[in-house]
Amino acid sequence: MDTDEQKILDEETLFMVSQTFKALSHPNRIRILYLLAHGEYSVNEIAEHLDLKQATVSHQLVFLKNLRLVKYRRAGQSIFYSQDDEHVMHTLNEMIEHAQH
Amino acid sequence: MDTDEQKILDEETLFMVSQTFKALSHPNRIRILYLLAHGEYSVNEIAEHLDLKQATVSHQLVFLKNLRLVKYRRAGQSIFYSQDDEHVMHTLNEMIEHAQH
DNA sequence: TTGATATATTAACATATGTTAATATATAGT
DNA sequence: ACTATATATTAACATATGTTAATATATCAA
Repeated sequence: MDTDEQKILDEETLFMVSQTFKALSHPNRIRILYLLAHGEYSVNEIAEHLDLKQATVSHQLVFLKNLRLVKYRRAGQSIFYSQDDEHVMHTLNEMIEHAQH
Repeated sequence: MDTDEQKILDEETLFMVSQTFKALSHPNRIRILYLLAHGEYSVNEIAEHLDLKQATVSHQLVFLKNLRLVKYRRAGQSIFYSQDDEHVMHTLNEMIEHAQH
């Protein structure tokens, strides 16, 4: 959209946008991200807080990691995850607000 | 989030938010919405513009209609669709911008 | 090095999703 | 009423997605 009004989206943009929204399109991923919005949590802590299996959380974190929506750091045996995309977190929070009104 | 900070989302909110993002999570729905952001189009026009089958467009429009993201009006044999959720369209446009930078 | 704990990976499975052809329904013109 | 055109619906199918148990890998403590 630099010079003239574009109505056709290129494949790359389309893919990135759809993937990002896909990350936000499942209750468990939303819950994980919403939790991480409030701080850093290990995989087990996430699983406990949200009452999910360890493997389920781990799989969803792979998804979120690939899109760079979360980052992590190892501390001993644990790995602590936290959010890593301000814009997407903002988008999520806005949609939550919107849904609640 | 009225009185104190909530970290747990209720099921209803979770469902509405995830469904809304799901609407935005597939390339063809994104293309349909992005087209409708620029005006009113009949089902056949949408199919032609985006090179999709009539049935494909019709099915995706059901999805978008159920979430009230689009509205429609009949004019003779044709039915013209247009956007019906400013907030969601704004969210989509912002994510497109974000993806392109 | 062995045992305990945390996380990731693999494979299997059930369910959800997206597309399509075929058909039904609705509207308009004659 | 008949024909043509536009849209919706149905059923079938292929593919994608999400969860789980089992297992592998990594780290730590003794």
